[in-house]
Amino acid sequence: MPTSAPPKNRFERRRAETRHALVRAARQILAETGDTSASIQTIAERADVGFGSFYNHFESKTELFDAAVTDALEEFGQLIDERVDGIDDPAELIAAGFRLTARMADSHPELTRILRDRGLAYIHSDRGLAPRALRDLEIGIASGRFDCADATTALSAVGGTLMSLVALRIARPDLDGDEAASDLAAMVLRMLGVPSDDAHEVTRRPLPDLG
Amino acid sequence: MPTSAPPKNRFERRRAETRHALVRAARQILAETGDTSASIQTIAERADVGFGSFYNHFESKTELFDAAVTDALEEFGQLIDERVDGIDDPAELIAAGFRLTARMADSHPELTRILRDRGLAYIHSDRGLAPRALRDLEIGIASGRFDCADATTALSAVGGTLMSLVALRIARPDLDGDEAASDLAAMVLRMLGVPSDDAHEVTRRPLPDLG
DNA sequence: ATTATCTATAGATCTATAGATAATGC
DNA sequence: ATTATCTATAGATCTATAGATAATGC
Repeated sequence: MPTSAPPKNRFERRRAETRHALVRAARQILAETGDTSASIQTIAERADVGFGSFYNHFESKTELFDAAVTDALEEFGQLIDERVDGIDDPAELIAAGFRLTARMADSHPELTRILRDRGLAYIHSDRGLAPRALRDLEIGIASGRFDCADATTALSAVGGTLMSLVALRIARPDLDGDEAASDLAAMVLRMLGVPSDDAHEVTRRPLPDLG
Repeated sequence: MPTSAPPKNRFERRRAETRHALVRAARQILAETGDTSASIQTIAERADVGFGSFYNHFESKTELFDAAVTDALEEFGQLIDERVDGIDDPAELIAAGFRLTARMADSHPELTRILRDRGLAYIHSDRGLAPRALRDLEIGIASGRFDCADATTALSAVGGTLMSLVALRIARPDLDGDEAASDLAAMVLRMLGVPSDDAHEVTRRPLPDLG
């Protein structure tokens, strides 16, 4: 499936813009307050969109916030995905994911807060980063790079640790983020059965920048 | 500090009961809906408490829900704590925590959902299970049972993996919970530097029941 | 001519409080 | 006599819609 075909004419583009303005406002509110109690009126104002327009795009506030979370996690997935494109080693892929996610706390604070608050529920989702991580884990297990029984369980462990890294970056911005990310990534690799020395080396390899 | 002195007279007891009924209702709502949008009226009805009474105990809905989350996590901490009382080995303590938490999905489903939705934000809290886990990690690192640099980072990893176990139990009740818990616990121990064989053995030791 | 957006508003719902009622302490 | 609870309600806020306005397609 293509990532939603680009709108043809001005009508469709304007419509898409209005919708996206609402989603963006909802994302901001999620990042700032962590909850969904803002009124539709407030959201529309924040989006600089007429109040009634809301109902042209969403039937309820829940629907809007669902779209906002999906949108944010999709963007997260793409951001990471673009940067790890050339990497083949499953262990290095996991490590790069951790290290890039930690840097996002600085470069994309809004996204980071949404990830912390809502990410756990999407660990086994078929969208975002989860399916790719699962595939990397399966490849690594099959090739013997990783040593663990079940890819689903491994995905839980890897995803949960990633979430905790995100939480740590937000709760303790004073700590060295790069170091914490590499440390955690090395621990995760050891958890997956990669020898300590190897894990340490993989998590210190040079890394592409993140916007 | 004592765990809030038991109320002396009937007045104080009745007051505490009303407050607790509100907290219990808030916990139920958190577990069922995952959000805090229910009206105060609805909450009071659920608690079988007069609407106006709410304001005798809480200034706002936020305050009530904060109390509800704290109450739930405190109960979680105590439940686990009671069961692991005799255990000395830090590795076995961590493993028992994981295995008991997984069983809570069946025995305490409400608590489990709150833990999944709100637990991550409390990973480094000074209440609940976090401070005890941190202490166990420090002891294990000092004694050489664990091999990792920083206890704070380790707490992140352990806590995040525990959260993911909770999420897994809720998302996939069809999987064998005991097995998933032992597997994940073994992976976490390996992450902390415990040799694979050792980790496997520790996570299969007999376990006390959970209510 | 068609379609999305915007403004205005009716009706529902929610919060916070005031005052009456019930329960207990001393 | 004191204190918490309960009922009733005023005022604020929110949702959903109807109808007017503005922008584009063909």
